[in-house]
Amino acid sequence: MIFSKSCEYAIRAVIYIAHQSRNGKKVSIREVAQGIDSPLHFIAKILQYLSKRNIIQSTKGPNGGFYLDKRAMKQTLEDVVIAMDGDQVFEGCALGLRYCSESRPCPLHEEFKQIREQIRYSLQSTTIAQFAEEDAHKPILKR
Amino acid sequence: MIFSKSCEYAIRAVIYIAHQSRNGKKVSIREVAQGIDSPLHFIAKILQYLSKRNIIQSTKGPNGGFYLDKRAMKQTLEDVVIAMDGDQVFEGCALGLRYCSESRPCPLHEEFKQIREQIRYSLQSTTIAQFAEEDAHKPILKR
DNA sequence: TAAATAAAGGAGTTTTTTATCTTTTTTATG
DNA sequence: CATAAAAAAGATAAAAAACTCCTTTATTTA
Ligand code: FES
Ligand code: FES
Repeated sequence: MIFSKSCEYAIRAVIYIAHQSRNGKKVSIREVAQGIDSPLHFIAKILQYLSKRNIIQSTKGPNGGFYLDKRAMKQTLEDVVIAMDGDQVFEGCALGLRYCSESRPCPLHEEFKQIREQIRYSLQSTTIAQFAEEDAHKPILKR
Repeated sequence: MIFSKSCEYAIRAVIYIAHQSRNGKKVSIREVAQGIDSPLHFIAKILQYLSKRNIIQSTKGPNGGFYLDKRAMKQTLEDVVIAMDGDQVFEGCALGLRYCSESRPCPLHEEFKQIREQIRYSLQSTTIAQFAEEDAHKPILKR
């Protein structure tokens, strides 16, 4: 929940690609799909979209594939999430009211404002590069 | 996000019914739908389901409708959420891995464990009855 | 007991999300 | 320049979620 399936895959894919990217290695759709155990054609669409949104980079042809350039490495997961799911996670009302507002707060407003800020903080506080560095991430993504 | 649409409606409906229920008033599907601004037939199904799960009570026939008995009033929103969306909100991995586990934690595990606990706490800490009491809730549910 | 009221139940439809398949374009290299 | 590798693009398809409509059952009351 919290994130859409596409967004979950996207986060995992970005971390995976970033990890490979540290040594300048580009990865193909096939590798990503295997690496994070996601449907091949589905992740293809997601990567294509992330690439268009400039969250990740890609090159066609032999030796091509997906990678992250220096700038992309400095992004945070918040950027990925916003690209995939928009800002509803951070801005939307927990009870589905049209707007989350201070002036007409729903019964869960105060509590969930904090929760959403904490989600935002969690996603902001670490760069993609940092996730890529961790060695711990390997056994996690591949299952 | 966080909750399904059905769950959002359910929470709003339960609070609405509880509020009316304080003075022993039973409410019809129609009233609930208007009160919380939700699709009539959709909320009908939801109320039917909540009733079967004994989250709310109902009686058929003239002067019938939905209400909350004393026991139901003492429940928390956690009960409503679990009835509607299951425990994925509280238990599921943020990145969609099959299990959220300490032994194979995903890169977001530590942060999101806390977030999910905070969500659980928020939903547990107030009884339905308390939400019903607040006068502030009225302008919130009806839009 | 007939009529009216209100929820329960059953059977759809529509929309959105998730997933698959095929063709086209780009690029490197022999 | 031909071939192969790889992503981009386009077109469906399947599944799930959201939403609707119609019929049945239970209950009250005139
Ligand atoms: S109004 Fe519902 S969370 Fe702010
Ligand atoms: S393993 Fe992902 S949140 Fe625990």
